[in-house]
Amino acid sequence: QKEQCVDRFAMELEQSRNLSNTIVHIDMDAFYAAVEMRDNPELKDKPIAVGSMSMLSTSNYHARRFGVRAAMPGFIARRLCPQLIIVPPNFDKYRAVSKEVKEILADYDPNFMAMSLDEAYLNITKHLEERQNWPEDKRRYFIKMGSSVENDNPGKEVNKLSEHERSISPLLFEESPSDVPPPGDPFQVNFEEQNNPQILQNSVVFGTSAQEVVKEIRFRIEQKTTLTASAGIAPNTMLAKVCSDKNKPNGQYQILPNRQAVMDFIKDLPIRKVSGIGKVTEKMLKALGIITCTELYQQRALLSLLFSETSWHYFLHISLGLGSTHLTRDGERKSMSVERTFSEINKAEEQYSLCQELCSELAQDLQKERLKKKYLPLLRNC
DNA sequence: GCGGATCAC
DNA sequence: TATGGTGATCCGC
Repeated sequence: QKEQCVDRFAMELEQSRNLSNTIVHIDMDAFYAAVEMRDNPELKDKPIAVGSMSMLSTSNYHARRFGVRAAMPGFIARRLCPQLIIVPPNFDKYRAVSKEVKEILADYDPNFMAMSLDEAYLNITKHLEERQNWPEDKRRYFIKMGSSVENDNPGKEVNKLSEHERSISPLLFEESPSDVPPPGDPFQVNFEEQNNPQILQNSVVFGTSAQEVVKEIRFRIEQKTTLTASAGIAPNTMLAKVCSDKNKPNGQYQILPNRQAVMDFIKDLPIRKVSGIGKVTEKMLKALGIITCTELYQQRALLSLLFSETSWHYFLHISLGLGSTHLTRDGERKSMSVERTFSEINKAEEQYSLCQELCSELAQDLQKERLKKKYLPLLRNC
């Protein structure tokens, strides 16, 4: 009886499958580490991580080869990679760069949803519609060449991209097999000479497909910030997020908006890749012999008996490749907190005063929020 | 309604 | 020497 209930629900979900939206997940590559490397050439080809001896926020790809990962204590990372350079975080700078990226994203979806300084979801469905009858010039971008390392060769040719520029913008030359431009929608690079024959103005025209839109976004991000991003394109947020991981770093991947493409992608996908399935859930499901989405679907009846309704509904969504098709404006903050990890030995007396510290910090934060609410709207009118 | 657990970043 | 901090949600009590 329960089994029938589950299968009926699965059928209803299948009926309501919505493939009409194009959702994009943008993810900056090794964001904090990339910013630090950009601004300090000393770090360029060294393994680095951003954080402290107690906790790392992120590492560059060089360091990842040693097993150095985000959320790893710095002193452990140092054991894995003694040459590792640990850079203290500059959050103000990351916020500023993030703002630059967000200005670009807003052009494609003014309602985009930022998940953090380096990640965001976009619904580009509307943009795609409007873009279909855009003239080429509206999709043309001029290429700013890397101001390069001090040019020790003044006679260097200017009419082609140097190796340096290639490496700065591999996006322009990439040919990922999963990333075939649709016919009649070729990706073209134009090299145009201006009045001054010495100065060349190079431009790129992006097509009208979703892939081309996302290439354009990534191109503009790289031109503006000298940082690369990866992206996923899919009919819902759950899939888009998994996709953005597929060709990382500096790549993109699309699941085409048809049921078969979604199912093919989902088939062998380890459930742990899905946002919302963490370490604990992975372990519980593994104990039931469930690793992939296919297995998750096959065990739906069992799961409906072992888990809460919200949980098995969620599992069923995942196993069918379903997810949010619209981005909900994130509303007001619902809570505010302050916490700190204390060193191990603390006298009760000391702990008490630390708690008092935290309380007053929290009180200050709450006060700040209240001031923001009261006076910010007034400032906007000035 | 509260606190613990889980999760994401 | 040394394993973070913030916000959200779900669940059992």
